[in-house]
Amino acid sequence: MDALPVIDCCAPLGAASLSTEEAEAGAALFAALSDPARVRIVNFVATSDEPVCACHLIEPLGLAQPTVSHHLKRLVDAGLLEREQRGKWAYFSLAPEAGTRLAGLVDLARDREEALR
Amino acid sequence: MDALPVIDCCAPLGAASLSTEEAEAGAALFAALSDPARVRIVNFVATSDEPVCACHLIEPLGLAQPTVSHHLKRLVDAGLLEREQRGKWAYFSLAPEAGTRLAGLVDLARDREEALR
DNA sequence: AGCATCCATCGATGAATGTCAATATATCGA
DNA sequence: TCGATATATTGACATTCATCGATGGATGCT
Repeated sequence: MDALPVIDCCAPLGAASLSTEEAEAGAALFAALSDPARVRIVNFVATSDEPVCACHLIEPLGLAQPTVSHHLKRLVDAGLLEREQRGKWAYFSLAPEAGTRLAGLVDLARDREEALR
Repeated sequence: MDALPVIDCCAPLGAASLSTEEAEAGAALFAALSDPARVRIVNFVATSDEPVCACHLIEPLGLAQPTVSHHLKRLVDAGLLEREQRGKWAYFSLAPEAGTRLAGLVDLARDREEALR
């Protein structure tokens, strides 16, 4: 299948690379935040002292109730938010490891920047 | 359109919230990393001491050349990668502010975690 | 000039996704 | 038990997107 026989444009890259699983896991986490509505939801929850009721997200987001529910489910599935049922209402809070996991991903890129400094 | 007249399930959220533009900008940055191929590209570039030739990304990613070119364009458009033409070849490196911008977004969520500690 | 190589762009296609109306499920109060 | 409210689920639709083959533009070598 036409494997490149000769490499003549630059030195080989270092061997350090993410596994397929790591890349997919990272991409999934980023994908959970790839929508403005979900970014705002996480911001709401992150800046609130207490868990946030879903009913308080509909109006500020300007989206229909099923759409908000859909976004909340995606964030919970991604492990960024935790859901807690209080009677009729659903409350959401930041998952304990949310910030740590995101920071870990971002640090991959930041290491180089520090080395250049 | 049936505005909720009474709020009776929990206290109002704090006023601190992202603007629409900030949320969209953040989501766009996360969307640029919402694909495993792009995560691996950034990892390649971030772990390399020198700019990376596009020709060295095709084989490890296992994708066709136009597909790799497409992902590289998305990363450049997002401001995460910088493109440099060297004769026939295109070299890519991490944009100077890439790590800082990502860290800034993630810090929004991390602040709360530190406060709880 | 002619040719090979590297890369971007175009066009097409299938999959994923955001959105909402309608409906279902669950809880609470009367 | 009945009705009202909060949320999730379903179904449909339009849009975005990842992917690749084919093609074009640019560079370098002979």
